[in-house]
Amino acid sequence: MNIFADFSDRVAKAVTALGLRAADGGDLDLSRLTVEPPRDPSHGDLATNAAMVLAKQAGENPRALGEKLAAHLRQDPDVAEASVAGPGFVNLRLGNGFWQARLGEMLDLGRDYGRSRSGAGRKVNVEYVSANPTGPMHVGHCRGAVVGDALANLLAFAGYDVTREYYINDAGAQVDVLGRSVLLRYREALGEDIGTIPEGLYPGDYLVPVGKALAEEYGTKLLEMPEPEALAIAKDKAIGAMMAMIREDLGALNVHHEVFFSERSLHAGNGGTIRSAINDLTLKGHVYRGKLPPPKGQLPEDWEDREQTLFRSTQVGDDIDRPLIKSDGTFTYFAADVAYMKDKYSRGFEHLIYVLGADHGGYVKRLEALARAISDGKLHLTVLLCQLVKLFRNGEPVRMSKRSGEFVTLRDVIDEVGRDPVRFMMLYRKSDAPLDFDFAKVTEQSKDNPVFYVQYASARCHSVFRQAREQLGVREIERPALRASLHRLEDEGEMAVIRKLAEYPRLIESAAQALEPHRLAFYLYDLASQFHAQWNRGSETEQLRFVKVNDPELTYARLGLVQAVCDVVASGLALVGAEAPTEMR
RNA sequence: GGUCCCGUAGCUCAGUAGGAUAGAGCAUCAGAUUCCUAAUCUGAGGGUCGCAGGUUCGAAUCCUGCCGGGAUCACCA
Repeated sequence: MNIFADFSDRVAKAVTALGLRAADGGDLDLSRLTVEPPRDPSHGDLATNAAMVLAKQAGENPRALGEKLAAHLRQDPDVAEASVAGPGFVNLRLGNGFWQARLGEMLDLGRDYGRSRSGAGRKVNVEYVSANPTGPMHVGHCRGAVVGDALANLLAFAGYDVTREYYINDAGAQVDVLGRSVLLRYREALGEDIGTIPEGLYPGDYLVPVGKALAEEYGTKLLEMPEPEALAIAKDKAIGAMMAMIREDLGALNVHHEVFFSERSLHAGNGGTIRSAINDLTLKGHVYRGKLPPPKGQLPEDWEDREQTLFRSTQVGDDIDRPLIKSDGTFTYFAADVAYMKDKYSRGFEHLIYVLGADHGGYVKRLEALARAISDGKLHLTVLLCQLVKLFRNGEPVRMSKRSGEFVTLRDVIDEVGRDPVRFMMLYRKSDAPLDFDFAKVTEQSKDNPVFYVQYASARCHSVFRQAREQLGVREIERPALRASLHRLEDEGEMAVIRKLAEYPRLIESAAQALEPHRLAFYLYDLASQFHAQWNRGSETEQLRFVKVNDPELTYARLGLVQAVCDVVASGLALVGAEAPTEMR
C-alpha cells in the first residue's frame, strides 16, 4: 500500500486518457514521472512532475499541460483539489476520507504495515562484522555491525531473501600469533613465570582462560609434543574461544548472523578449493605470471621487483593487477577471497553486499573486479564503507592504543550506554560520514537525544491507551472498535500524522533500494516529532485531546491514530534493532 | 603521486535517484505546565549549499577542473 506508487499509476492513466502522443506519434516516455510528497506541505499532499517531464515530448507548454492533467485528476473521487503551481507541478490534495481509509488499512496490517515485496525474493548476501578472531570486539567494529544488521533487516522487510554472513579470518599470520600467545598463557597456567608478554604477541587478559582450559584438558602433554602440533591445538582452541566471545558480544548488540564462513576451510586439503577457484579464473584468461609495475609517486624503501601469479584485474575495472600467489608459493589473502566469492556465487546470490570500515577503501575495486571476472558481470556487488567512529567523553576524545591492549571494547560501550542508544546512534548518520559518539550525550534523557525522543513516542502511545482504558472504564480496547470510528478524524494535525504514516512503505522501499538504513532513523525521528506535536496541541486545546470521555467514538478514532503510530514506531525500531518501550520511568 | 569518501546555518547533520521560497536538532532570543508523562510543544533570527565552469525548462544533487579535510596504497590479514 504505497500511496505514491498508487498515484503514480493514476497519473499515468490520466496522461493516457488525455490521449497525448509524442511528437513523432509514438508513446510518451513516462519513466521519469514521479509522485512525491511536496517539500512544503502547504502545497498539498502529493505533487507530480508529470507535466514538466512530458511537456517537451508532447510539444506542449508545461503549465497548460498541467492544467489539463489537473482537470482530469479532479474527477478522481479521492482528489479534493488539484492545482498547477510553479513551473508546472500538479499538486493534489486528497480528501479526509482517503486518509481515513489508509489509516484503516494500517490498523488491519498492524506490524506488517510497510512490509514490501519490492525485493521480489532476490537472494542477497550481506557480509558484515567479520572481525578477526583474535580478541574481543572493540568499538571500531560496532558501526559496521549495526549498519550491516539494520540493512539486512530492512532488506528482508522489503522483500529480499537475505543471508547475514560473517567471514572468519581464521587463517594466516595473525592466528599463528594468537596460537603462540595462547601457548604462553598455557605455560603460565601450568605455573611457569612468563614475565611480560613479548612484543608481537597479544597481551590481553582475555587469553588467560584459554590457557587455563588447555592446561586442564591436556596437562603437560602439549609441552612434550612437537611445536607445530601443539600450536595447531592451541590455535583451534583459541579460535573457538574467540569466536564464542565475539558471538556473545554480537548477541549483546542484538546482531545475529545465519552463516559463519571459515577462511581456514578454504585452505583445507592443501588449498584445493582455492586452487580450483584460481583455475577457473585462469581458464577465463584472468590469470598470468608477471611482475607488477612499481607504484607511482614515491617508491617504498623496501620495494622489490618480483615475478608472481597475478589476477589481471585491470581488465575488469581495477587500477592494478593483484597477486594471488606469493613468491614463496603460498596463497595471498586475496586468493582465499576468490574462492570465497566463488562459493557465494555458487550459492545463488544475485547481489553481494559488503559492509566494511573506511580503512578497507582500497579493497573495493578489486572486489568489484573479482565479481565481474567470476560471474561475467552477472553478479552485483556493493561495498558500503562506514567511516570511522570517534569516541568522546565529556567533549574529550577517548584515546585508544591497540598495541598495549588498551582499547574500548564493544562490551564496555554497551554496558555503559545500553544497546538501544548504541544501535540508534550508529544509524543516525549516513554511513559515509564520520560519526562522533559522545558517551554523555547518548545517555542523556531529553529531546537532544534522538533515541529517547523516539522511544518516548512509543511509551507515550502506550500511556495514552492506559489512560483511555481507565477513563472509559474498559478492560481492553480492540482494533475493530478503533477502525469503526475513523471517519471522526478531521483535525488537520491528525491528518498530518496520517500523512507521515503513509510515507512509511515508500520509505522502506527507497531506503532498501538505496541501501541506506540511516533513513529509517531519521524517519522515526520525524514521525515522533509529528506525534509529540499533536499530543501537545491537546494540552493547549482541550478539544484535541486523544481521550474524550464524553465522546467515546471520537476517542476510539483518535486511539486508532495512536495505535498506528505505535505500530509504525515499533516496526521501525525493530528494524533499527532497538526496543519499543511501553513506558519510561 | 594514485585511488576512494567528505565539504550545506555559529555547532552537529538531513536533503527522499534533477524540482517550487534549501530543512531539522543544538546554541541564541520570545512564549506555553490547574494538562492523556513539560523526558514535550509553539514562534523568531541565522545560508554565496567549498570555488569556477558545463549539461537543461530547472542543479546542493549530474559532468570537468581547482581548493580544503579524512582514509588508503604493492607476497598484512
